[in-house]
Amino acid sequence: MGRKRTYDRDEVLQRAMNLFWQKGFEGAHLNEIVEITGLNRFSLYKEFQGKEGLFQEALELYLRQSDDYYAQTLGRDPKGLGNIRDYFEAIEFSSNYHGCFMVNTLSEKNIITDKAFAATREFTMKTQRLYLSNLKSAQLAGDLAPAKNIEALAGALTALDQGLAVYGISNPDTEQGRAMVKVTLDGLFG
Amino acid sequence: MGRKRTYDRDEVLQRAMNLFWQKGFEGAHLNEIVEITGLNRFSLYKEFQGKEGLFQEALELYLRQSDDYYAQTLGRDPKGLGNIRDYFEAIEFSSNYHGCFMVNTLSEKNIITDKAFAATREFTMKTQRLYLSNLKSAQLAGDLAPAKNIEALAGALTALDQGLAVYGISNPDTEQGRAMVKVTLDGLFG
DNA sequence: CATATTTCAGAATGATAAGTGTTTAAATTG
DNA sequence: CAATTTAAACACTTATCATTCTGAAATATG
Repeated sequence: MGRKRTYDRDEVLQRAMNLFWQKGFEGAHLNEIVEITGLNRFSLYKEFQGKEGLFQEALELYLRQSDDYYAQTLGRDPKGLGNIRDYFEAIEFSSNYHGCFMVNTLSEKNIITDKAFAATREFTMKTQRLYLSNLKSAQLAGDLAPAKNIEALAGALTALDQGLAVYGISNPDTEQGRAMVKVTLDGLFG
Repeated sequence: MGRKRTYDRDEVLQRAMNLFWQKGFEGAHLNEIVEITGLNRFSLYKEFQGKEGLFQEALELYLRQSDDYYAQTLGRDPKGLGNIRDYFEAIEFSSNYHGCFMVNTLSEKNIITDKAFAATREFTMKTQRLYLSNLKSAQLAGDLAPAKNIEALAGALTALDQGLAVYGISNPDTEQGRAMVKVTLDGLFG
């Protein structure tokens, strides 16, 4: 009963996510959100309880999608260095690249809610564990020296990933990025 | 002639810089800027032509100070790997660490002026050249294999630096950071 | 078809933002 | 000390923000 909704919740979240990604939490104004999502204000508050709620769900959507993306390479069996190489070699920048939504959100640490910040922390730790499990397998398989500190390596890979996301904003040169990845991974794994 | 100003321009910029650093351009509101700098609105507009002008100068101050800081280690003679190790080993995080102002500004790419964005680009390139000159000397001195792609290495070091700045926000563990730095530099230089 | 229910569209609201003006205070100079 | 200049203090304006409300439109149900 009642009038049918004309919006698709997932579509709205996807569009909101892209806007927050580009503009940040403070920078994305409700007027623009309404315009881009096509969602009217009434429904926005009914569905997401306001801007903060919408941001939280948009961030969570981004993290879910990133999760899937990471799993495509780093989650493959058999685990090992090949997965890590595949992940980093797939990174591409475009001229309008504006970073990683999660990393951008970290920069707004003092603006966003504790809940949103916690979500970014958890996600970072999760990806770091993914690197670690691949490194562990590599060490068992004899592809990585047993003396290597794989916890530190996993952290270094996480920092590399986040560093590339930032570096790419001011220098979106995919070829340069590839060369940086190659020299780093060769070093870390050699 | 005329009344003496009660504010110190440098002090005002320093305080404004810290606020923009914590809150970003959008997140730092003029009320708070006025409160924290002690500068009244009238003088703020007379001196800096508004929020954007103040942000630009605050960013430039940060970049100048960072320049000096980088030069303390990476600018020392003789140039070489030791300088690079010294720079990265000095990195420390604290519990209220909120990243690098320049990196945070990159996340606001679509919010800030072109001029501010250009300043971050130039600064990143400048530090990258600093790494490069140290790597070049190391290669000449025989401390680094001649086959190493030092342009890529310099990029990798820049990404490591920026990556640590982001990583440290969600995980401000200095010991973990040190281990990450060690494993990365050992790899890159070995 | 009538009624209840839900959504839509956008105006209204209240808070707060950035930016401006006006008055008062302090300092310089002749 | 009078005239002039500069800055401080803060009220004011205008714009824009997030949020709420209202009435019309659409749909389900009896």
